[in-house]
Amino acid sequence: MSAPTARPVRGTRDLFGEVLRRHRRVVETARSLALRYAFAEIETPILEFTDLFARSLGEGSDVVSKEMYSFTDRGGDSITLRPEGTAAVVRAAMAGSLLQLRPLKLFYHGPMFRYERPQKGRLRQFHQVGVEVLGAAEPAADVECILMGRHLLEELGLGEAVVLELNSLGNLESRRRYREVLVSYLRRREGELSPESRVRLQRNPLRVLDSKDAGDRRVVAEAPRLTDHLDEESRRFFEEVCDRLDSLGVAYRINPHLVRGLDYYTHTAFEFTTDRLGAQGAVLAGGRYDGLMAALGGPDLPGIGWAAGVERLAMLLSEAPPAPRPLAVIPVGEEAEGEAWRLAQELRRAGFVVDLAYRGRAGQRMKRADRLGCRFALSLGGDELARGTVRLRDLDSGEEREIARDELADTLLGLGAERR
RNA sequence: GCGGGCGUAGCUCAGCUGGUUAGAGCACCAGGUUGUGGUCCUGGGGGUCACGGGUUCGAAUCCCGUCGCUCGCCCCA
Repeated sequence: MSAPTARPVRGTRDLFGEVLRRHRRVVETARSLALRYAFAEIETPILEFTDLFARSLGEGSDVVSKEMYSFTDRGGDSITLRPEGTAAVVRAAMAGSLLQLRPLKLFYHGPMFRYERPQKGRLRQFHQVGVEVLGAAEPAADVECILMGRHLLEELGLGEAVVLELNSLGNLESRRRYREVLVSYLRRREGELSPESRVRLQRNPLRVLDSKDAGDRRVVAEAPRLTDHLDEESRRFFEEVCDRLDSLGVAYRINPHLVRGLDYYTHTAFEFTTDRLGAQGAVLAGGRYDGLMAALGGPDLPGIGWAAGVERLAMLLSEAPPAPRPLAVIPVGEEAEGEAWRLAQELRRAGFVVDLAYRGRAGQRMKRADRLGCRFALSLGGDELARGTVRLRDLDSGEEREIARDELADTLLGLGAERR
């Protein structure tokens, strides 16, 4: 158990059984929803050049400076296991001819990697589902993204478990101006800030706004407000997002301290949070990033999107999807073995879920069927072979009856036997 | 990177003011029942008590270190 080869890498885990089914439920629900919103699915490689993330997330960000799984490959390139999805999706859109049709609406899912201390709802290999809308400058795109996020959480039965927080960072110009005002204010009161926030002041001043430190909060409470520094365009943009959400009946709370630290984030920032996951409150979060594509050397096109943590959502599901309940085919005696296999194949071709044990007496196989959670057992021995029938046993009720082979499939369908 | 809690069977745990061969329940395997599961009965396999060191006549038990898990800080989904 403690031998290194018998245990998974810290912060990773094997997905199986109930945990995997919860995981699948989240991903499948998100995919099906994205398709309903006419988003196209994209899968990008897990490996990217390190430079992609250094440029998109910023050299000074925690993720880039200390959380990436980076290595030099045999050809001498610096490669990184992706820590998030947006940069890769934007890169892919730029690299292909995807951006001819705008706006481009994309859905993705997959594993992400960050070298952090594992915690409840936080793993080193974790999974995200996400969407990006590229090439749309209209507030309508922000609204559709938020609507989709809300819709996904509702489909997962989590509508009551989350609240939506919303803010606007304004356009690039407003944001830059506000940043200067904020920095000069914080500098004056630097002595009152926590050591962490003094570091933030250098690297990422906006992040001081959402510090949890009590002393920081006092300073922040009197800080100049971002909303007071939005220019006319930015204000109108935010108003339109809010108005449309209101008219669609989407509840939200404006949180002026909800920020994104990176330079290319603009306008809308939002987060769906829960109080049911301990320290990890954010389950689905995103925002507008009008400066990103240009920062990556592509055309200067706007973008907006969100990502959701699959593990976090999976943990919040009130119940796990049930495992399939197979049919057990049970030969009685050696002479029925061949016919049992033919029957099993016939049923599998018809779509039924069928288990056939490799060995054991009828009783042992019946026990296996029970342990596997089978709903029905189909047994056949010399008598049934002679009559062209099988014995159909309902393992929940214990009732057993004899059915003609040519009526079997219809009977099973009528009883609701599971098909895949 | 920093701090707290916890490591005894596959799982959940008892044993821990040091004292014969380390236990229970569940799970697993076999038999009772060689044409039928669940219940019941009988038997069985499973443990370097996380690892290393120390104290002691004697350590699962006390002390130290290491590793692992977990929760929080930071950061984020």
